Amino acid sequence: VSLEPKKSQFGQLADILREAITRGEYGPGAALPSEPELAARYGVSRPTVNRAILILRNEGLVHVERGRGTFVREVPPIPRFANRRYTRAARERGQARGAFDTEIRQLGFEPSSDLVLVGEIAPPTMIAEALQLSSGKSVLVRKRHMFASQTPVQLATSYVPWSIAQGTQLEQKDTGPGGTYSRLAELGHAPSRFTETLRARTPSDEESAFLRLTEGQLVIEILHIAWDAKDKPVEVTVHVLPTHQWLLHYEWSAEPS
Amino acid sequence: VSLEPKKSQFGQLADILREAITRGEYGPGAALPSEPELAARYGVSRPTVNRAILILRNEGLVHVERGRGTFVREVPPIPRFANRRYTRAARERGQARGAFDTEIRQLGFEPSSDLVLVGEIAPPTMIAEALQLSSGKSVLVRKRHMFASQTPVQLATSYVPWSIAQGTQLEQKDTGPGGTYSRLAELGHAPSRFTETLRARTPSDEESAFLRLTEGQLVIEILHIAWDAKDKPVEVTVHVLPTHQWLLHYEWSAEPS
DNA sequence: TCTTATTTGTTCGTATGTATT
DNA sequence: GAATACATACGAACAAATAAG
Repeated sequence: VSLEPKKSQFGQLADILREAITRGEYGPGAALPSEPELAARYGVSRPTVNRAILILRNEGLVHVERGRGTFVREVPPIPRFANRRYTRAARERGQARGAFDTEIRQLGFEPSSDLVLVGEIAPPTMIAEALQLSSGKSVLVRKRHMFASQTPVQLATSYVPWSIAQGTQLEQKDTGPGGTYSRLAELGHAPSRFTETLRARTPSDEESAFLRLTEGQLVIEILHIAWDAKDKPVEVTVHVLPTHQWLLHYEWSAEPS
Repeated sequence: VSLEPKKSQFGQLADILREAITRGEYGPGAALPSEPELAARYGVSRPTVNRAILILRNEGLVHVERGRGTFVREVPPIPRFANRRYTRAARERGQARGAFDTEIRQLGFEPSSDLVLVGEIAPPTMIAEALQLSSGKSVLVRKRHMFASQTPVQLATSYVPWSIAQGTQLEQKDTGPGGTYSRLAELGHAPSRFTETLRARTPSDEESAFLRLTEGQLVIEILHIAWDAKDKPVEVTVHVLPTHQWLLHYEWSAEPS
């Protein structure tokens, strides 16, 4: 087997492996041949193979475990329907956590999440701005790690002004039926409008470790803001997703009511 | 100058350069020191420098021109307000092309676009499905290359069922005042609802070349569908964006009308 | 136009380190 | 402890694009 001279060898090898994976020659969870094996098979050096695989890692197509091997990604892109997640109907069905759960379960994976932080903190600048808080005001923070059958797929951190959240069930580990938005509704701050701003950025070291990203891989950050009837921001959630792991869906009508 | 042993050298060097860029030591358009220069300065080999810069390229922070040097990105992330782009108000202001133009101009850059293809074709599978066309039906395609002051920032391809577009101004280079949606409205297919599905994927060679992407960099693909009052899809546009180059904004109300 | 220096792109061979089995 | 697998790094070399003369 030999490679053409037009394109770089690592690029061609990446193309070959990508094609083999999408064709199903290496199915979800399967191990690729080892780097020395691939080097021999295609007549290139090990560093060249390594670089080809680096490309597939950046694309999220494989993940590598040192000392074990290179494995094809198991979890396909997860559809996320922004509009369906926050309807009153969904809340009343007790689907606070339901949106994520449903999305994961539909793919045949087992959803789970860890609440890794709950408490009062001074908000980061970006959050203070989003919540239109004057300096010195604190917020309630709730940070969650989310998985699809072992695989980390999302990091979500919610913020509510402390002036609203103080002394309510929002401070508890379990926010109760219907979740945060139901509690906000009871407190007279029912969300009436949502905005989301998406951008790609470099992950922090913490995010990179949790989501198992390669150096140079980007994450999608969704800044989700819930506005109440008086058009005040009452809750902000930052979702951090591996770029390749999601399908995001939005919907709106031509004439805003 | 020396590097710590904890993290990889290329990772540390990438961090150093990223910090220098965000700090403004190298402003937009400025050249970084050459690779041999950086290698000498930080006591590492040239391949190591090259790999550090590869990370910054994947992040979209710099672009490299062989034989010339490495330059800091000039165009910052461009805000794109999905909901504002397609209102009747915007159309009637004659802002068919206005949304993109406004977004670019607000950043202080000069928008431009090339219409590179107009005509009747057999639709790709994805498009045929989105338009709910039975096989054998053709579509009108309009493909555009879009720039912010020389820098390619987007590739947009629109599709309208040939049964609707045939013999109308949609076949012309200039679709006239208000653009495609105004013509569709005149034909009794005024869009009443829009959906967008976003995913990250590997670019084709053509996209990669036009958007000047590095091997391993991903693009955002937006599948935009316009639905008429009878909830039939009447137009589909595929937007292909460099992942790092855009800020995407969506908005909706809690209670769908 | 041709030549030469500069700059990045790519690749190899080799070596060492670290994690897993 | 030994074998296997991936991670990183260096030095060297040549290719290709660009710029300057």
